[in-house]
Amino acid sequence: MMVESASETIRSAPSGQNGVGSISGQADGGGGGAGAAGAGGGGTGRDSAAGADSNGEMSPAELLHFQQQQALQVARQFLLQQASGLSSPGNNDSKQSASAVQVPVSVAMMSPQMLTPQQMQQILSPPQLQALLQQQQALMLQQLQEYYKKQQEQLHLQLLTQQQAGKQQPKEALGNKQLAFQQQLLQMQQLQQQHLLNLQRQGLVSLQPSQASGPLQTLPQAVCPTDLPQLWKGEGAPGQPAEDSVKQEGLDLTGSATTATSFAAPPKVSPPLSHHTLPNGQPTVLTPRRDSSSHEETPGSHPLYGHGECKWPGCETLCEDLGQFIKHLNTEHALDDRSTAQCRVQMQVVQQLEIQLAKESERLQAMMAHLHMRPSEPKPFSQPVTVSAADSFPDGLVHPPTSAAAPVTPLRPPGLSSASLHSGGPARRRSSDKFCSPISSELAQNHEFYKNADVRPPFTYASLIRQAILETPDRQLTLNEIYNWFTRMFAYFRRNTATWKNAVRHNLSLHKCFVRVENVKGAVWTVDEREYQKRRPPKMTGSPTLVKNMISGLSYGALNASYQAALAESSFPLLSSPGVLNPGSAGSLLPLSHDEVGAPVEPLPSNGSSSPPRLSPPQYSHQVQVKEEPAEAEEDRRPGPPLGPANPSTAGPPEDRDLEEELPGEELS
DNA sequence: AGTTATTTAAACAACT
DNA sequence: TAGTTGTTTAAATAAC
Repeated sequence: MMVESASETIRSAPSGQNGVGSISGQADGGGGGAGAAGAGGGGTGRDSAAGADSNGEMSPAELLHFQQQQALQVARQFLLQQASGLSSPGNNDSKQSASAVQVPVSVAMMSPQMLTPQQMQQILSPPQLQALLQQQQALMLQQLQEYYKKQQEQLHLQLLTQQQAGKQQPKEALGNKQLAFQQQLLQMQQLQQQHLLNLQRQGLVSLQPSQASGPLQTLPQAVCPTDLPQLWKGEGAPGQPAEDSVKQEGLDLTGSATTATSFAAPPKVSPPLSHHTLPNGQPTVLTPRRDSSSHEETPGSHPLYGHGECKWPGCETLCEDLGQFIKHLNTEHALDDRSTAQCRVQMQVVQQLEIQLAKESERLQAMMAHLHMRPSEPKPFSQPVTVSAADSFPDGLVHPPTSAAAPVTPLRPPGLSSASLHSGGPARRRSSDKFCSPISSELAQNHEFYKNADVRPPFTYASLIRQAILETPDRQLTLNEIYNWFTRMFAYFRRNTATWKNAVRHNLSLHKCFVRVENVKGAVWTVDEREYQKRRPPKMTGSPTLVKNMISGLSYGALNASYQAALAESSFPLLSSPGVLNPGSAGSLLPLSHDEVGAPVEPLPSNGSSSPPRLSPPQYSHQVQVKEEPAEAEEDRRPGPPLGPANPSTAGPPEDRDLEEELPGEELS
């Protein structure tokens, strides 16, 4: 609050655009992510909010590129975390810096020529990146787990066969075999580790950017390998005695060799955990905890503990609470052969993923190269910026956690979200508004997503305000309540607080559809549905092109589900909003009845009617009514006053609203 | 190219 | 006086 006001006041001084730009940038920085400041660019852009908006300015290809890059970056990050147990990006404020650090990396990874200023800005938007990371990580985790299981099975089979063989053979032979196997594995792992660590350093360790260049050298061999086991261990048993015993160096390579033996043999391998300090002197041990915890759940939680169960690969043991889990960890996943082996497996998994990542990366490059060569290409993703963008990248990038739609690729934001995301700027594209996405249903479906992801919703302020109002039983909200709704429903509005409130007020005043009703207590805002529908541009729901695009997008496989969902959504009514609107109340607040709604929805080109933005005083009859009843308004809510008072009982209304939105004509007409 | 809808910024007035 | 709420105006954009 304070910040906002401050920023606003500050801005007041300069009226020029330039001034605005820079200033706003500051504001943003203050409010949400420092990085954003990118301001520089002129244009609406302005930063923060701009971040999202900028999307609209990107070409499909650019967007694709950006998104993919982000995905890759996130994936790398994830791999790092998996490998080391460290989670770099923190959700917490304190961690913000960490996330910010990552940004540069991603940027660096992208070829400059491919980036537009807007992209850069977006990339630099910490909140968004953070959100992306979070989501991506969650999804990646799922994938990883699945993959891990497979890998683990394979590995176990191998080990079993070896062991069996070993029974018949002299131990030594077995040892050798295993050793060879392990060594091989280790070699690969080592390489991988180094690579990962390098990445980690680059991205996570802001302190030594320079190291990026020659990380391999800087990294002590021993360190790499050891990290994993140690970390795992460390996590499992935080202050364990084991630490003391350590012999770090042994761990890795040699350790691995020894461990190999250890497989069959008893635990001798108690490695480690020591503080393996990274060259940077980073307290890896500590960081991992905080970070991991942050990215997974609440601070107090454990990275390997989530949803009441142990997330140790292949474990899934249910634990009542953290304490129990810790016990479980210490007992079941102590530093022993099995755990060590599992760590190795995990490393292998990571490696596999890394390889896959490389492939995907390559593919991306090819795609980008192709697209950049001829951006105009309608083929791949039909021209539609929106759709194309959406499908183009693995939406995996940012997907709402909630949506579980797509089985294949966990990721995917619901159709809408995808739309929103890609559109990026969201609001700016009313497309969202008109085009197939009924806000209510979208919100319902992606509620959690928007709530947690710092992604700007693809809805216009007007539609959001309306939604906020309609979601209440009374269908009326005070300005402050509207603010609260925004912040409650959208993470984006929690962070980018500087300007949107002004926008909300502006919209309330600007659009005739928002009617201010005087109350004893103050004033509340209601929605004049008729007006709202009037101003709405014709929907494109049925647009063949749109459908076409979407379909084309489907080909991308991963997205299928989401798109289908989106399509489905657009085609039938959802009852998304839990809102408790009652018809009665609706009546009171929204003078228009269903009929009204139904008809107008589509039409109204906006000719004259809407154009005159503002008739201040006298409004239309119904509006007037509303306005005139200051006291009534209040009463309306509860009791059920004259007009159409509300009877909360009826649950239909909200739905009506939704329906109206979604299917303009159908329901009523 | 012109229009419309949105968003953002900002100035101001009226209240609290 | 400072902050909030509302109104307006203006500029920049994107979509039509």
